[in-house]
Amino acid sequence: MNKLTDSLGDWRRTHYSKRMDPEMSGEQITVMGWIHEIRDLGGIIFVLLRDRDGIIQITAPSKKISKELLDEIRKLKKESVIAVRGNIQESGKAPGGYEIIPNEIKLLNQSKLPLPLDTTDKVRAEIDTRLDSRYIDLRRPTSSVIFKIKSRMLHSVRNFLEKGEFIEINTPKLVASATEGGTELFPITYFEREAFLGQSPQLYKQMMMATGLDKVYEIAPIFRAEEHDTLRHLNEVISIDIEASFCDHEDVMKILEGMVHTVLGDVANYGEDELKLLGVDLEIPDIPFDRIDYDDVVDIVNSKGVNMGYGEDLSRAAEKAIGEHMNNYYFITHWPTDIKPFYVMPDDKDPKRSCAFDLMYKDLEISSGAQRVHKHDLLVERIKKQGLNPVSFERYLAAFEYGMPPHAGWGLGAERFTMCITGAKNIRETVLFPRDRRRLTP
RNA sequence: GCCCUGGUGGUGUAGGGGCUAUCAUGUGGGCCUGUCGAGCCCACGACUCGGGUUCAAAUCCCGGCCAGGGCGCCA
Repeated sequence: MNKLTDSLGDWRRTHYSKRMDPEMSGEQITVMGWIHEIRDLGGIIFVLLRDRDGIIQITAPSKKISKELLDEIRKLKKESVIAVRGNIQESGKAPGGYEIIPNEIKLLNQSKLPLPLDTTDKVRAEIDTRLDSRYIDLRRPTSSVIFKIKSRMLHSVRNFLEKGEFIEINTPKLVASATEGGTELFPITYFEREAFLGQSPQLYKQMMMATGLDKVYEIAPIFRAEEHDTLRHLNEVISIDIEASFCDHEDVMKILEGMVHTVLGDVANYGEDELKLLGVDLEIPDIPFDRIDYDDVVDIVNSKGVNMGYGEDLSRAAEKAIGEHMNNYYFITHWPTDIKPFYVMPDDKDPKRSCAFDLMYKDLEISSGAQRVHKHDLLVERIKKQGLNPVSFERYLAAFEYGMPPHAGWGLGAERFTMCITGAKNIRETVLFPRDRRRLTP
C-alpha cells in the first residue's frame, strides 16, 4: 500500500482552501489536505479537498487532463492525504466559487477504510464514538471550530490581563498536602512519598501576594477526583485564575466582568465565521453585570417552588430556578461564610456573610472568587473552625506573618466559559481529550 | 455513588420468543461530463458479554461491562 504513496519533496502548500480571490484566477497553486468526498461522474471527477480552513473542489474533466492523471484520481480514497498542484479557476458552478484544475497530484498517505465515523455529517455519531476517534472527529468543522473559539478566548483573556498589568505565573501541580479540605484529590506516587495532583492554585497565588508581584494570573489544569457524572463536570479542566493585591472583592468582580465583556467582544469580532458555523449569535452583555444577594437568591428559589434553606449551597434545582429568573451573566454575592472556604473574608459588619461571589451564566456557575483573609490570626481561626489542622498549612500561613497585603481573586473555568460562548451542551465537546469518571484514553 | 432508560453491520437506526433481522450512510464493483447530502444497478457487512428459563433467546430473567438522561458529590 505504502509504495503507492509519494513523498512531500519540495512541494509546499501555497494556499488554504478559503483564501482565494478573483485576481488569482488562472494562477498555479498548491493545496494540501484530506479527501473529504469524491464524486466520480464518469467523464468528470470532483474531489473535495478539506484543510484547516474549509473545502476546495478539485475538478477533473476528462477532456482537459491526461488519462494518467485521471486514472490516478480515480484511485483516490476518502480521508487520504493529498497535495494538488493546479490552476485555480473562478466558477459559479463550483461550491465556494473557485475550483482547481489539477496538473499534478501527490498521494501523501492513504487512509484505512471504512472510517470509524463519518466526516461528512451524513450520519451523526454519538459523543462516545467521536471521543474514541477524536482526531477524526476533529476533521469535522463543527467539532474543531469549538477549539478555534477556545483558542481565541484564551488569547483574548491573556491580552486583557496583560493590559491590566497582570503577570503570568506557573504554580506546581504536584502537591504534598491533601489537607486543603473540600474536594477529593488524586493521589500519586512521588518517589518514596505520596503526593497529589493540585485541585487549585489558590494557596500558591495567595503566597504570591506576599512577594510584591501585586497582580498575577495562571491558566493551567486543575484536578478533582470527584465521581461526578454530568454534562458540566470533568476531572481535569483548565482554570483561569487571578489574584490581585490591594484590592477587595468589588475590584476583582469589575475585572472579571470587564474581561468577560471584552473577550466576548473579541470572539464576536474575530471569530465571526466560526460562530456562524455553530449557528451562534453571540450576545455581548452590558457591564456591570447584575449583582444579586445570596439571601435574595434563596427567596427567589423558594418562590419558584424549589426548597432551599438559608445557609445551603445551591442544588441543581436551585441553579435552574435562579437561572430562569436571571438571564445571561450575573453575580451572586454575600455567600454565607460557613459554606465558603477558610480563606474567604467574612464581612466586617456581619461575619456570617462573606465577601465571596460566584459568576453565573444562566444556570451554570462559571467562576467563584472573593476577597481573601490576609490577617494571619483570623486565617488560623478560620482553618480551625472548618475542622482543618493549621499545622498542615504551616508554609502557607507563614506567608501571612511578614507583611501580607489585602488581596482578592477568582478562578474561572475555561471549559464552562467555552460552553457559554459556543452553546455546547456537553463540557466534553470543549476538551480535546476529556477526562471523566470512565474515560482515561485516548 | 443513586434512580431511570438503553446496548442490533464501520457509523446512526427499525424490530422485539421460531421467517433470508429493517432502513440510511459506508465499503467493494459497474454505469454516468457540472456534482454540491449527486443519481442509478449489483454485492458486502450486525443482534454487548456471561449465566439462566425454553423444544427454540438478538427478543424473557439475573449479573457484569459500557453508554444516554436525571440527581448527588464538586473548599
